Amino acid sequence: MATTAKTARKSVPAGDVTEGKNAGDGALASAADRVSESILQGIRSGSFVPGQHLLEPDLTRRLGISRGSLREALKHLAAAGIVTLNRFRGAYISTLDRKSVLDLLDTLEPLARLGARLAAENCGTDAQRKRMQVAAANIDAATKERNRGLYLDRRRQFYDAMIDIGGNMELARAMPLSRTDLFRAQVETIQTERQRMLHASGYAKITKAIVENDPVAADKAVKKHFDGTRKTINELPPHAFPTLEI
Amino acid sequence: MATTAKTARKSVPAGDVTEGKNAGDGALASAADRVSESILQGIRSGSFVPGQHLLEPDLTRRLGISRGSLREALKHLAAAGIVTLNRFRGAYISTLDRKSVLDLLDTLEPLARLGARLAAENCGTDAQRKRMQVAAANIDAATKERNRGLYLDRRRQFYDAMIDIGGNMELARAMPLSRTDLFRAQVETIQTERQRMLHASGYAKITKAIVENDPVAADKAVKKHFDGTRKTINELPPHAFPTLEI
DNA sequence: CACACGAAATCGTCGAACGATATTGACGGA
DNA sequence: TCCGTCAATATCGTTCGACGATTTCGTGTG
Repeated sequence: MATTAKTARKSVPAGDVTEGKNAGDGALASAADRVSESILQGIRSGSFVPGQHLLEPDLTRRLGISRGSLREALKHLAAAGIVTLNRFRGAYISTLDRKSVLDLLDTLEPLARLGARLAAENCGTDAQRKRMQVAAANIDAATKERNRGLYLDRRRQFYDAMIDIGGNMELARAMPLSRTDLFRAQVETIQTERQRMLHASGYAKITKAIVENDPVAADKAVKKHFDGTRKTINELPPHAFPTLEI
Repeated sequence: MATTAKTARKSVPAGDVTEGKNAGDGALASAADRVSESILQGIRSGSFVPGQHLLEPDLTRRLGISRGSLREALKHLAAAGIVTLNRFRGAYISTLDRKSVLDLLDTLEPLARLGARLAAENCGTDAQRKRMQVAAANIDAATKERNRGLYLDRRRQFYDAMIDIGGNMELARAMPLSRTDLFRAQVETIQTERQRMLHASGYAKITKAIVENDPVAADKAVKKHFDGTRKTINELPPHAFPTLEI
């Protein structure tokens, strides 16, 4: 229906469709959406670091969009907790202290467990099983490559696959995955190799339970995964969590 | 000046930091936030019904804000699933079918249980206990009054109190409470008196467990509350869930 | 060296404009 | 009469320029 996209002039109002867009009503990508995704991608890849000041004139120039669209995107990201807006002082990439990270884990865990249970119940076709296994293998490969941006992308794809297969779209909307990307970006550079590997192995266990249609095991695997993450967070040195002055 | 009140463009840019966005209504928030809250309030009170078409020119006139701010708010509400944006066709108040409602309940339940557990663990002062009891009593009163708008407002205040006391602010961000308001608005007019009363009594049980610092009982009370809600949803006639054409 | 003052930078909001698309209604032909 | 085609209208998505408000910072003065 909305797949016309015959006109491809320059600077047209968002004439392209986004198929794999996460969390949404399957709408088209507006300029603001593209900006949001660009900033999120920048956080995952490391070109934006927590605490960084985002200047409107700079971003509008680099992204080639108007200030209105940029502000729309920043507003959206602020609502998601990715950036912090300070009145008349600008937008900053949010920083998470240890308590916020642990709170975030507490919040994300029950949702992830629900998602894993649903995926385990609904993983019926070979295509679905394949998708989960590929997603898990991709995470593993990115971990071994020590490519943080790639790892965060694929971790996101893993959750997307799980939620897709589970079939509960409300879950996709509620899961604070972008905010999790933020804290992953903060800690990924600091945790030890062993912690990194241990964490990555968790996805394989979750995947195994899902493709075997074992919701109880999937739930348990996610729980263990989060317990391990909490342990890692508690073991991190204080300097992993910048004190947010201001 | 007989044309419009354009001279009133005093551009009142709030006066405080906007990090606490659920700081109530008030004119302290940004223009877009005020519009969002106004639309949400309209949904709760019934002046906006699911499926209703939102015209930009009409809203800008009625709310006295610019089109840019309105669009910002609509974008925000669309991200939260409250309104649906159709390219070149406008914004509509979202409608939820039965599956979406059940999915939403599945998603909300573990978060609400977490919130109740945390509140039960952290409810230490008399002020906190008082706040929970007042919130529960207010819900009860609104239910007995058969005032839907008031009920939805106070239900929201109940959850806010619970989350506040629990002390996990990530939870506040993740809980799809506004979307729940949407389905409550859809359902509240149709369910039977018995269902309504039964539902309201659940808040009292949750409150009791919280003030008695019994996390296990609080978790259990929320679970029962949601089980009852699911039962109600499944008993509703099909016409409670509009087929979303367009 | 401390403090006041003004310029620069930045943000929040508004209004107008242009292009693009969906909807609608009129018109003509089979 | 019915149906397809085409133009007019309504509405949306985006951009640009402008103004007021506020913070920040450099500079001059005591």
